[in-house]
Amino acid sequence: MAPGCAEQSFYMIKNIAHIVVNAPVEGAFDYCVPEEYRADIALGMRVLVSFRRRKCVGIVVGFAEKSAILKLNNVLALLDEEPVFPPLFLKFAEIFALRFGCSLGDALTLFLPSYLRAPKKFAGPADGAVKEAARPVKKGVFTLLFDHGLTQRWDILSQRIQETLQRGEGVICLVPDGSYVEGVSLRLRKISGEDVVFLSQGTDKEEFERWKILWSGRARVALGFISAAFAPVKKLGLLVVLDEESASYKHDQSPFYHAREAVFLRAVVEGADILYVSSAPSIEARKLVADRKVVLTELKESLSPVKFLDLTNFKMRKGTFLSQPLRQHLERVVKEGKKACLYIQASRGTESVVEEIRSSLWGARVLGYDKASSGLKDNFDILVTTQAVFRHRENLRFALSVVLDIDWEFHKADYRASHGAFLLVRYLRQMSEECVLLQTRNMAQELLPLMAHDDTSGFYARELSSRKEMGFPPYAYFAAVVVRSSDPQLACGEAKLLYDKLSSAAVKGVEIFEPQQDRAAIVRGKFRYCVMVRGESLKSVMALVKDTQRNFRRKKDIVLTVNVNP
DNA sequence: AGCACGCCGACT
DNA sequence: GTCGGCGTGCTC
Repeated sequence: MAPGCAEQSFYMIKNIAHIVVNAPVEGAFDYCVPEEYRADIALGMRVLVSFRRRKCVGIVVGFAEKSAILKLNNVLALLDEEPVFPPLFLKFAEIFALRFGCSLGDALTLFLPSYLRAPKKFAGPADGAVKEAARPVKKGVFTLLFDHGLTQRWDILSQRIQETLQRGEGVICLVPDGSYVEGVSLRLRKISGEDVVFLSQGTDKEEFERWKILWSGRARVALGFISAAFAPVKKLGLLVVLDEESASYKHDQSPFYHAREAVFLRAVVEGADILYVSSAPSIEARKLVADRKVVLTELKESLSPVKFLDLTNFKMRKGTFLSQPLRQHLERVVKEGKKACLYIQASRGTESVVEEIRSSLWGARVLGYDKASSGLKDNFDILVTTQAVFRHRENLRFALSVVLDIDWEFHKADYRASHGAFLLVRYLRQMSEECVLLQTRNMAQELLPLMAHDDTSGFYARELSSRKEMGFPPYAYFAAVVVRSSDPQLACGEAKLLYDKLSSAAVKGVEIFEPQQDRAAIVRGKFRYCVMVRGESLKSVMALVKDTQRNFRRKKDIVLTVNVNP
């Protein structure tokens, strides 16, 4: 039943194959293996089968001599000359599916490059392919590398990567987004002296060609985004997750996995090491440290100081934001021919802020830079910017950075708001040579001094206990069920209906929250209402949500989307 | 997931 | 009678 050892399958009687397909159904289906295929069919191989009268790709996960099912379909064709999945990947898929509440077939399909999800033939090893010998699975070393500046991480990374390659093992490096690719790719190339395969790019065919290079063992250093957690690197020795705290590591569709966890599961199965690298580790990663699943290595380095601009007693003219002390700071920096960064929340928009500074500081070159901006040149004195500035975190430096409204960061209706503020301040400190100024009207905010005094352990201890107390992740699981429609009344009504359904189906340990407008209440003319489900175990949350989703019939102008751990 | 099946109320 | 919306269950 369960995927067995590779050598076992040679002696197995392969009359019947247990096959999983890309459908949200538990369990494998039995198919009859025609005589002509019995010598070649193997575990982890893709085959063509007929499933509910349609031809689709199936993956062989076991064999049997006979089946309890009377009427069996035949395996229609073998799609791979050699199994796409090594035995360890089958094991990985099993625990992945269990952890993220998807079927084994869904997991295995997810692991494939999109080209091979269609019933395309796969020739198997090209010339020069390396045959992977079975090797004992050791216990990997899992490390959270918590660096303060950005300068030392590559020393450690370089050493660990070289050690891994010298042992004859492969490396996968995950990065959050495209802004990392060029720099990291160059560094990996230099460190390894080998070809680096960047997976997440190009057409399905191109992606498949690069995937094949790793699969066949012709290269052993892989680079990619979240899905690189499934890169077919042979003899995997090390998984690197750069800036582990990034939200991009969360998959926003089913299966709702997180790269941090996917990597963890894979490393356990394959006996690989992990290096989570971060300057502002997620609370989840710190919990892994607290639970002794991951070892913390802290690279202390002095960061530029944090100062506060207390606006408590300032009254600003309506519609303006530039306080007198802030004006003076900016003026000084410009006069000295240095650069300043003014961080604003993206929702405010850079334009009006740029205008006000321009009219207030004569002759200063003020530039707006946000998500939509492309290319950043050096031609400014003051950069008015948002999250988008962190695309340049490694290269761009300011004398002074200012957070226009740090209070706003804390007041966001999101349990991760404090971590977001912490991260923001740390990133800006890395980019600023003299200091980071935080404007606040709330000096009583307890987390501010922790940030200023570099009490990172204090911050994490506080956050962990507060999340535990409030029943927030990683101590509980959330699912957001979002109803969207172009008619606000309809969306609201359906959300109420959904709430009633969820409530009536709720079990012990699961809590349903009254429908509310989604945080993004209107997107592209669609009104969104959200029902939150909270549970002590992921399993209970998933079960309830899946059930409801199935029972929620499609209506016109109503779209239901689910996000687990949003 | 997608689709067939079957149940029940509405209506030419 | 039969049309159609909707819950249920199955797919080897």
